[in-house]
Amino acid sequence: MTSSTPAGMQRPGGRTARVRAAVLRAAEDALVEVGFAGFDLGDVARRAEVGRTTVYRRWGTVGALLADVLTGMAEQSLPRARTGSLHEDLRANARLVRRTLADPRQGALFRAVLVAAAGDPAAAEALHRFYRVRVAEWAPCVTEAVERGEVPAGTDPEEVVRAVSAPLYYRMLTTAEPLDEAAADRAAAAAEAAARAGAFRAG
Amino acid sequence: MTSSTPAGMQRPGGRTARVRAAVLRAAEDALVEVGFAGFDLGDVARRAEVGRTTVYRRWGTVGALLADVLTGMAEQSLPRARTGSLHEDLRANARLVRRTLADPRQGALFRAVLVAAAGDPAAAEALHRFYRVRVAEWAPCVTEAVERGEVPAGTDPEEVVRAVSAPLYYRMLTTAEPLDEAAADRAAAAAEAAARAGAFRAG
DNA sequence: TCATTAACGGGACTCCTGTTCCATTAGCGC
DNA sequence: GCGCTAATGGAACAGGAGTCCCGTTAATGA
Repeated sequence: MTSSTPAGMQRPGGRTARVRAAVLRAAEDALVEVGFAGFDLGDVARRAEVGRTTVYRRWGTVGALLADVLTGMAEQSLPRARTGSLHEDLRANARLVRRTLADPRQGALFRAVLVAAAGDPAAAEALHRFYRVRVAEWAPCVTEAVERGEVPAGTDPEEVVRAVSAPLYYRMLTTAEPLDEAAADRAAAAAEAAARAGAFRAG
Repeated sequence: MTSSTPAGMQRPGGRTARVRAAVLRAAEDALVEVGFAGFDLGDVARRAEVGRTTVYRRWGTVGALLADVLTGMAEQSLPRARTGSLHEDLRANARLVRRTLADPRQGALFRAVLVAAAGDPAAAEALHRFYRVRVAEWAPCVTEAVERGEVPAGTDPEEVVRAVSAPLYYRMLTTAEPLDEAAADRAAAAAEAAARAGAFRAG
């Protein structure tokens, strides 16, 4: 499941690992350059200087390959903020999400995987796992805010974290407006206000 | 631009209109049944009992055809709620959005167009126009709430409306959890709380 | 009603994606 | 090292998506 140890391989060392790494890197490059629409496994094989047959045999579908790319991205998860204030923590989270989506490379990857997940169960599963991990990583910011009394008891921490990201994704998908830092700060402020008002209490 | 009067056609009557309607209906059916991944213009032509050549000549790309389908959907826009209370209005909006996304037919269409918009400029433009119209339709709910004093002056009405939809779309895309009515009500309540706290004042 | 021609439809053709077969290369255990 | 065989890579093959050409149909206006 990790980048260096392909699952299901009986000889995961040397050449196999090299091929795998080259293909995953080539897949990222291809996504950024041609986007999801023009994404082609044959093209990826060419970029990776690997046989087409190998790519089709190991991954088979676009969705499976993107799921693997996403799994690799999940491993380099950035640690959450620990500023001691809910306001600062949520803003840090919003800005991190914004920076990721606005980054030409990472943004293209996320959009591509979102698209792939709509049609491929493997990609969808990888995507859902990715967000479960990311949300769980930041949830303690809210838990600690509850303990500090900043937010009502019973507040669902993960729901608050999701509320920070949601407006940014919605804006990216449904409008042509750029994702600037002001939008990130607004998203964080709105989630914080709703949390303080008790809108995310379970029940 | 309307369904019955194709733009750019010099003979929009009779046969042309019939062909157009059949193709758009077939496109919706195909999307619901095979999804965006398996969407093929030849298949649409077969379903519509129309020549492949016609479909390729009139629309050319998947994105262009989906943009046309979406334009048709935008025309049958439902009127906004007018309950006299921000709470009820936002909840009505959230429930409408939820019902639309959870509906097998409309939900599949929306996901497909979101996907198409990621790779096709024409589809993206149609999608953005669609959401501009939808948001503008519901914005008066917030404007009136400002006039009633429910929400601070200077609140951006469209931002509040978007804040209602955002968590629902985010949930649909990034988790496997079903979009139930409780989720809709939570989304409405969170947006309302943030609005009352002044989180959406222009700045 | 009739002439004009916009729009449609069938079929052949091309290119590209994905599969299969088999020879070659190189991990891995001994 | 050496042998075994997992894994790779090239080449030939099949199927399908999109294009082009041209004959047919029917909307439009007089």
